[in-house]
Amino acid sequence: MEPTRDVETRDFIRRFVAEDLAAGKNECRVHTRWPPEPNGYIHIGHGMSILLSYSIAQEFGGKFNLRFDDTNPVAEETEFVEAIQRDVAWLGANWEDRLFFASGYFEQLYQWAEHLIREGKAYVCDLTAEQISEYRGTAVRDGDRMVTPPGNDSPFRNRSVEENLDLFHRMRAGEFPDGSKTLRAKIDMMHPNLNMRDPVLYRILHVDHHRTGSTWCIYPTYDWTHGQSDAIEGITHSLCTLEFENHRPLYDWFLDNLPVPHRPRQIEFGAVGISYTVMSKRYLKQLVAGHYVSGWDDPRLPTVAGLRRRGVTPEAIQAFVKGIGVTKSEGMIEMAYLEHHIRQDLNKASARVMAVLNPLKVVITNYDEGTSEALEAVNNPEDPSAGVRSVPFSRELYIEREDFMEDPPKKFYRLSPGSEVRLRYAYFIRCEDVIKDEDGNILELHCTYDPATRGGDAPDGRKVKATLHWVSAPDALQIETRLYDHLFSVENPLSPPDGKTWLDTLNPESLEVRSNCWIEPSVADAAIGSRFQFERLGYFCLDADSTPEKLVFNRTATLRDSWLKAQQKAD
RNA sequence: UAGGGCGUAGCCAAGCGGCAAGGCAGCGGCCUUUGGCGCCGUGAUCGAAGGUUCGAAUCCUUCCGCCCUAACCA
Repeated sequence: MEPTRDVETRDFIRRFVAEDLAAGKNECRVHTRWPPEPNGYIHIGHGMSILLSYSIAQEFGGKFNLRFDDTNPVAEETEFVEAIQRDVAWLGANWEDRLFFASGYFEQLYQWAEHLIREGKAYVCDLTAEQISEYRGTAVRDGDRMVTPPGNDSPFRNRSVEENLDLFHRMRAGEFPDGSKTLRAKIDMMHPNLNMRDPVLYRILHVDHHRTGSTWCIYPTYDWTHGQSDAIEGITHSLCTLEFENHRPLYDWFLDNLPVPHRPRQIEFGAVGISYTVMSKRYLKQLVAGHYVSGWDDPRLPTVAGLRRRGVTPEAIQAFVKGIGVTKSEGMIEMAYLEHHIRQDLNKASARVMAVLNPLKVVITNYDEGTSEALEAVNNPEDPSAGVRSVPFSRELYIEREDFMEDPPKKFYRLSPGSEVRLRYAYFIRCEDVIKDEDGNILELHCTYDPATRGGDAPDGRKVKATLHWVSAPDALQIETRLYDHLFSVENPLSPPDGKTWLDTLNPESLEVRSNCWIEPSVADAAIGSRFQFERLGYFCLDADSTPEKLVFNRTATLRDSWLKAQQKAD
């Protein structure tokens, strides 16, 4: 393969890859991978690394693997293996036929462990987890400061090759109970990097694995598995987040001391968070397990499944990720930045439709009772090819309650007593009368329309300041809408205000369900997952909870609302 | 404490010794049959202090702040 030219080297990783290519490394191949542990659903932070590894492979004409890092059977499940594949594919990363499992390399890893033992570079250790920690020189608290004692060799460090081989075989054979022995690399107990102080390679776990069943009772650790898996698959650039930077010397040590078929390179980048949400599996798990949300795919969650259900497109996520860039600094992206890319994509791609979420009845008193007509509406002003549709109009309509004010402030140019507005694609109407109940609550509006303004233009050239969306009451479908807001009420829930926990910062108004909403009939047969822009309101997506009798829409994002903003400023 | 990493406008981010890109947010305006979209305008001397240099965000020194690791998790 020729080194790829003209690739945009817009970040330090692409620069490294380009340099490696220019230097003729890896037979001029580029091959990346994404290595999830199947112990939960993936979130948009994972999405960033998936898309980073995948797009680099794409740009350099290389390949991309999906490999499950399934070395800890205690936490891993097939359900997650399936969910992760679904989510990675949906995001747009294509591993073609290269779906792998680290568990598929268990036998090879075992052979390489024996190799290390024979070389005198690994030994079976009988220390307990706690003792290993002590011998390693784990930092201890001394008053208000931490002290790091030096490391000490394990008393089992100098067992003979024969004894180690024998014990290791018997570990595999199941002769020893969980936790009683480990296989450790013999590196350097004085090494400044604690990862190099004789790391554990194998631990005993009499637990069934979701793929290998009861074949094994010893399982390799992450460090012992990762680089070798990369080597087996011919991975050239192994991208991971910054917390693994400390592990790179160990990653390299294994590759240097084993007869591996290939030499991959690990490169670390900074992961970013998003404001008003949490992004670690641990916290997401708690939210799901504690029923703070409806499940892994709750539309308020930053999980890929949640974003998908909410109506976010993969294209929006791809643009978002590309927009953030890649660096070694770990930042906090504002949720507004994600929302911007969601709107940007949906604005171009989604069909417009009219729906009323907080209905106020309007009677057009000079429109003939019992008649109706079909008006033509544009499906997407951003995309002429989306065509037009017809929308029924009749004597009784619903408009948004927020679009009428009896006693309007200065810059309110929607409907008010005596004022004239345009109903989108329909007519100009004027409010003649406000009908109230005994308590003064507004029940309905009586308006007149101007037949000459059909379609929304006045032949006499008179202007109107506002255009309102509406639906025809007898024709509209009643729907449920689910209006979402930030899951948390603070930017960073993980550093909550004094005396509060992160769960205390959950936003009690993150979900508002409205059951009395109305929508034009054109959406009656829309497929689950269809996305629309409800004119003047926001982007909505047809939820899987919908039935033919009752459609349910999730609000993906609101439209920007400068009137709302101006009002909030006035308050 | 040890080892590693980061520090350019509210957020993200270019820049790699020669007058500090861009995007998001904010603000002001234009346009408008979505108070949407689009368009125009608007902000920083680069964590701090020293030093090298004709010239430093970019090189050196010291300091400060934040993050990660110190599991037989990944």
